[in-house]
Amino acid sequence: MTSGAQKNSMQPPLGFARHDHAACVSDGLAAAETRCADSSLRFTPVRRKVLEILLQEHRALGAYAILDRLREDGFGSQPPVAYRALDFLVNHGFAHKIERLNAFIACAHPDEAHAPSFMICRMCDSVAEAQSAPNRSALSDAAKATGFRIERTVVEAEGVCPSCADKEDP
Amino acid sequence: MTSGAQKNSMQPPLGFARHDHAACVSDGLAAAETRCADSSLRFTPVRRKVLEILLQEHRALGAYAILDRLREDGFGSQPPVAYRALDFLVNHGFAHKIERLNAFIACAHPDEAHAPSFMICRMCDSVAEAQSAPNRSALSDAAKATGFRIERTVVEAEGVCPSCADKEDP
DNA sequence: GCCCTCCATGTGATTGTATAACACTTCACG
DNA sequence: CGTGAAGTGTTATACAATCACATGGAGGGC
Repeated sequence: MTSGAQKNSMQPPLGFARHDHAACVSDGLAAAETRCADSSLRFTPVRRKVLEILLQEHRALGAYAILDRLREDGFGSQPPVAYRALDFLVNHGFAHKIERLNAFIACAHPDEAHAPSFMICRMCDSVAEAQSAPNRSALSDAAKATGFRIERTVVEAEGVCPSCADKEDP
Repeated sequence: MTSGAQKNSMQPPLGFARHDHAACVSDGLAAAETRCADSSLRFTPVRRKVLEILLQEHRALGAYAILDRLREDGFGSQPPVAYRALDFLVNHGFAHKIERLNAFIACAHPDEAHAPSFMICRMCDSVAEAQSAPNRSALSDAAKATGFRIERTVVEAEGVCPSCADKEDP
């Protein structure tokens, strides 16, 4: 695999809804730039480039797909280069890791603090991010009961996105 | 890594609470046996052995740790052998995959149909399974709004289990 | 300004996770 | 029986993640 294409290379690479995509990239980069300046974080070229790639693609990308793009743009092409940039972006909330896919996606709400949850289409691998309400759920009750201290919760729903549902059932 | 040990080889390999462990194994195997017979599924030696391993260990095991055990018992020792058995067990609800750890664990409630959620200790990697209430959450609202059809939801909470919390804060 | 330290990047090597592809066997069933 | 579907075994390879070490630049203390 030389390009970042996965099984969904022919699919619309969007969230689920159409939107003005060009703005995503510039807005996302601008937001990151601003917040890094405010928090004295270093928004270096590699980090910027990786975020740009994620914003452009607008779906979950594996680390090696990202790495291919970095190579094309003259950055280092060894895994740690990508992983370090991704660690930075994830730790500071500019991107998220999709555990189900072992892949990464740009955050859709770069500013607001949030505990995201995701909807992943099993047909085209597109991903949409939803704000996850603070969970007063069976889980937090169980945690309280057993004495487990929850620090972070991953919520990933797998299913079929609207556009793939149309295709399979015409 | 030749044994199945991960970084938690010295930890109590239990859920979080003490319990009569011997019963887990036999009960789990019996339940699987029964349900496979009822549903005309083939509970073959490899599948049985993998479930037995998971029940014995009673914590999340990586596919290659399982593979090591299979080899010791004279089964095929190539990755697909383990992955196929695990696919079977996961698809039919006898085991679950912990996405956060890329590992597998025997189901704690082999009979009841359920949408499980997990609590994962980041210090000792022990895992407890909780029954997750049918989610009337922000997520299902978002799904309804965008037309996404949810088929399965992964919920994994990361944090610190009671016994590790004791250790870090004496 | 100069040095020093910290942080980030680049690189090679290695380990862990997962699947593709193909050959062979076994089982259910007509 | 004979046939087809499902299961198993094996080779090879792709993808994910980390370790260890070398280099280089940005900033802070002096």
